Amino acid sequence: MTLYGGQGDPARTMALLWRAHSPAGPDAPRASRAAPGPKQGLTVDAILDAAIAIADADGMDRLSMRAVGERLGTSAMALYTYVPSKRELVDLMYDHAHADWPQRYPLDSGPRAAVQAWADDLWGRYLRHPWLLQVSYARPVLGPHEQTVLESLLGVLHAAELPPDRLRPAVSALLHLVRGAAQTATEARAAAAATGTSDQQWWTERSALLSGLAPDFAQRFPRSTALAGSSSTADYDPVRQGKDALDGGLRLLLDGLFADGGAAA
Amino acid sequence: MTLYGGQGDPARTMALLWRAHSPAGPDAPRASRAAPGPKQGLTVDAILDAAIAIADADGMDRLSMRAVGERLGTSAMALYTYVPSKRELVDLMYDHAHADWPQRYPLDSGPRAAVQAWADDLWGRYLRHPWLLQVSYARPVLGPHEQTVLESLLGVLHAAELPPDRLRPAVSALLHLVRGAAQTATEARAAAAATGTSDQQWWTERSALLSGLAPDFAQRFPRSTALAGSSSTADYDPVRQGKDALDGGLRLLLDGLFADGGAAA
DNA sequence: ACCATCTCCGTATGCCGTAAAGTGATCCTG
DNA sequence: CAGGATCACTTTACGGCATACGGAGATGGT
Repeated sequence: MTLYGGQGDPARTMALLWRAHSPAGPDAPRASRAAPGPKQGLTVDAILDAAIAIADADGMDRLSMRAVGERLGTSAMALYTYVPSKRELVDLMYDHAHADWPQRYPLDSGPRAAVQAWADDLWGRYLRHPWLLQVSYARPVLGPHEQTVLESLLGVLHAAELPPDRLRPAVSALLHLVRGAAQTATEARAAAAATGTSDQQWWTERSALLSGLAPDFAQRFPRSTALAGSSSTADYDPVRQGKDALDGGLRLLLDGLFADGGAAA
Repeated sequence: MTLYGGQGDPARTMALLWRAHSPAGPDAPRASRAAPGPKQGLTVDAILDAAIAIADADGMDRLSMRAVGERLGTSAMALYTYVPSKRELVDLMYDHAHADWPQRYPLDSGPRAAVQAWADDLWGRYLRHPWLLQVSYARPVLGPHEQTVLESLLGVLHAAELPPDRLRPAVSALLHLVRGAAQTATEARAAAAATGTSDQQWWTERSALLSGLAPDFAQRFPRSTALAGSSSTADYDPVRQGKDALDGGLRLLLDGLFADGGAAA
């Protein structure tokens, strides 16, 4: 199930998002006191790194406050001084994982190539951090790094001089295409790793069961049968398959985007 | 976080999927015995209906075996006679929610209109059953109803005489577009309902915070700022916005799909 | 030296999925 | 019709989760 972001105290989260990596002053005029009590032994960044390492390695299901605390040599409750709740932690992780995103994409080879490069980068990031796809996309986190992802795409599309009414649909379609393809690929990969059966094994086993239970499958679903049969047996690697699907879809979409006329129905 | 399907005993799940609603004989030649012990008081269908009602009303997070049992007047453990585990239950729910899908779409108004109708149907279904989007799409459930969704789309695309190398990317792009748009819309809707603040309120509050924390936002992210400013204040309804994004993306994709040449980069 | 204030931790509560074992109804066999 | 096998269902329990709460001890300002 998807984790919905942006639930906790928005001011706190936003402050963490925008201050964490900025070279701004220590704390704004919060209080003139100089803070008694013991020094903090951790940093938000250390917590984020630990949490991301866990999510990368073991998946979002295994990401628990206990696990993060354990990895840092303390308890789960110790984290709550730094982060208001697990939800906020995930929001921060999300933005943190989009750090070091390029500010702009070179347009020397034309807008198509630039969009493709942007999509490749995003695809790569999702493959490296599959848990990103389990963070809800509605009500975006609105952190600086995530914003850069959008801004860099908009820079490319702006340079391509898109008609303004195509800008919004293009952005959301591109995002959905990349996210969807990456989601399918990473989930298939994860399933293969978790169950120990490759995608190919899984499919053959499934088809065997199917032909037993629904012998009329080929008659009821002729097109699906044809489509399944047309796949070369070699490319059962879900990642490769996903990338192919993404590139193919991107091609179609870009054809439509940069077609001069924009044929009406 | 997303629920991964297809984990339990595949044979059992597939049997449940394909036999449940078929008029086939009672049980195949399992045993000539006539089964001692008490009669079963429930049916898989009743369980599915109850589970779907819960997921529709309260979301996937609130779907628990205890909740389903309670709704049916029994305990959580009583369900395990009918369904091997919660995972299988979700798989069955998924297929069940795609029942009554049209076998084919009329092509009288051309393939574009047919694809649009298919997408509209899927969009509507996702809005009615938002939890569908939280069931993993890799390693699909392979139930009869889900299969019909694919088959009906393939029927349309086949009639449109697509070049075969465009078929696969088109299918996956269409699916990802609809799923992505619906996911954004339903999540925004759910967030609004859960927090009590409308999308509009949320955005204005967020922007206020942002301009406080990052006064240079407009300089750092000029294109994003322009894009945000270009939205008419009226259409802050996330569902409407999502549908617009879907229709716009669909238009671009279909332009690319049915463009004769298929411009290369 | 005092004490307000802060970090950190131990414990507890109420969820979850489901394993295990018990309870009683139902049918087939004598 | 008695006895036992077999099944649906219940009770209880376990380990794991996020996090509320309150205590312990360190720290710095006065």
